[in-house]
Amino acid sequence: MNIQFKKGVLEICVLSVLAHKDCYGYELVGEISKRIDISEGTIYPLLRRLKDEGYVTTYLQESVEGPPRKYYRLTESGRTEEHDQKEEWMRFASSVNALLEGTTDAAD
Amino acid sequence: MNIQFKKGVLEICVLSVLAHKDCYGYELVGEISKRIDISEGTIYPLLRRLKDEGYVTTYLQESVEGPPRKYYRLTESGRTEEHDQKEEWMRFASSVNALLEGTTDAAD
DNA sequence: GTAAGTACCTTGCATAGCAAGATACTGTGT
DNA sequence: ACACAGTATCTTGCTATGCAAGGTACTTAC
Repeated sequence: MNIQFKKGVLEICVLSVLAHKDCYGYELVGEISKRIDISEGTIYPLLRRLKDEGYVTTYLQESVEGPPRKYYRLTESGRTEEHDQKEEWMRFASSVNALLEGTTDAAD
Repeated sequence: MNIQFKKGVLEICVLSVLAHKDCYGYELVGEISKRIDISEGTIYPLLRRLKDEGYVTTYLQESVEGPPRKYYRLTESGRTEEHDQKEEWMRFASSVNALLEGTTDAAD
C-alpha cells in the first residue's frame, strides 16, 4: 500500500472512528487496520497532535487484559473538525477521480 | 486544500495526464490545476523523479511564446505504472470511504 | 528599458508515516 | 521461578513529498 496516500487521511479516519465511539490507541490500530494498514508508531504521535489541538480529551481506564488503557473522546471542536475534514476528503477524492477519468477516457 | 492529501496523488495525476498526451511541465501545472492546486516547485522535482525511474522520456521543442519546452512522454514502463497506481488509488479511496461511512452510519 | 507572460530550475522548510526499539502489565506453560 | 506471548503505552531517527521563495532566460508589448 502506497504510504504517501495515507498522509493526512489517517487523521480523518481516527476522527471518524472516534465520532462513533471512544477508543484507546491500540484499539484504533485494530479498527482502522481492517481497511487501511496503520502502525503504532503512527497512531500515538497522531493522537498526541489531536489532543494538542483540542480535538480530543483523554481518560484512563483499568483493564483486566493488560496495562491501563488511555481512551480518547472527541470534543465539540473535534466533531466540527471531523465533519469539515470529511467534506474536504470527499471533495478531494472526487477531484482526483475526475482528473484520472477525464484525462484518459478519450485515450482509452 | 489539505496539502497532505496530495502526497503521492500528484504523481498518479501526472502519469494519467501523460497517458493522454505528451506535455511540458508548465502545461501540466495548468492541466492539473483545473482540479487540484499544484505549484511549479512541485512539478519539476516530480518530473525529475519520473524520469530517473524510467517512467518518462523527454524531448525539447521550440516555442514562439517563450523559451523551449521540455516535453515528457510516457514509456511502456510508465504506462504500466500509471495503470497500477490508478488501481491502487481506487482501492485506497474506496477503503477510506468505507471506513468513513461504516464508522458513522450507526451514530448519525 | 521595463514590465508581463511563458518556461525552466533549485534550495530550505514543514509535515506525516513507519520501523525499530523501550517500557510494563497479565496470563499461560514448563 | 522463568520464559513467552498478548496487551498497551510511548519515543527516536529516518524517509518521502509538497511548497514558498527565489533565480534564470526568452518573447512580446508598451
